[in-house]
Amino acid sequence: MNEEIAAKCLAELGSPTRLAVFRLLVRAGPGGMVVGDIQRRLRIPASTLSHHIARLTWAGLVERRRRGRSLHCFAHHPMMDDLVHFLTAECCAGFAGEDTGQPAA
Amino acid sequence: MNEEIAAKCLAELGSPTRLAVFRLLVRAGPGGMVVGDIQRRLRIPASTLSHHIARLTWAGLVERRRRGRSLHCFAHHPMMDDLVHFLTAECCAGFAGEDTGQPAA
DNA sequence: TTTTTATTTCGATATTTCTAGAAATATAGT
DNA sequence: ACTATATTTCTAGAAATATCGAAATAAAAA
Repeated sequence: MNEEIAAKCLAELGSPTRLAVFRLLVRAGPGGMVVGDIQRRLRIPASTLSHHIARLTWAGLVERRRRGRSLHCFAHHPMMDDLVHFLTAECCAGFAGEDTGQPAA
Repeated sequence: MNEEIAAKCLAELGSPTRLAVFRLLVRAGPGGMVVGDIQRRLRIPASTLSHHIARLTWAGLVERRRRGRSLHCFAHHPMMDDLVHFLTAECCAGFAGEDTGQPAA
């Protein structure tokens, strides 16, 4: 994870709608969620939702797998873990290689 | 930290320029950095930089304090810590968020 | 008080993003 | 083949954002 990829992920998660979608998928666990279920849950038009899911997928935060007529979506945890690691390691108080006088979390 | 505030922070950090500014400030530590120093470091026009710093400040991620003619900028760590905590607690694999009545996995 | 330095605000343009309806595509069922 | 379901792609207008030069503001120095 470098700054460029981190910025991409942060930007995609920075949309309230997309953050809500991603949280839904995290909560859904390994079973994921079908696009239609997400749509009924969040009450947004299919085309709008498709747009947002496509962006999350493009950023590597979500995976899609077709099963029959439905598309199952999953949170792609490795990417999120890398992002959190990047933020913790390089954007927090206990920044590695810097003595801030504060205890590193 | 709720979803709305998290999305705001994520969106602001999602700009490559702003993420670079924020990382510079984190690295600068408690002494912070003067706007002019950031400008010389990142090589972007003053008005553009001012715009981005204003947005980071608006999101609560950066603090500004005037000292003489210069404005000193600091990373506001509590906000970033809250954001990382939010992501870890509610957007990662080991989700342990609030009870929504839905099975978590 | 005039000048110099530091930064912001204004204004204008270019670009991106959001939103959602309509049409298209993919798959399954009859 | 036809119909129904699930989702995407196309399209376009509205809103937000990025960029940066020029002018304005704030504070110190001369």
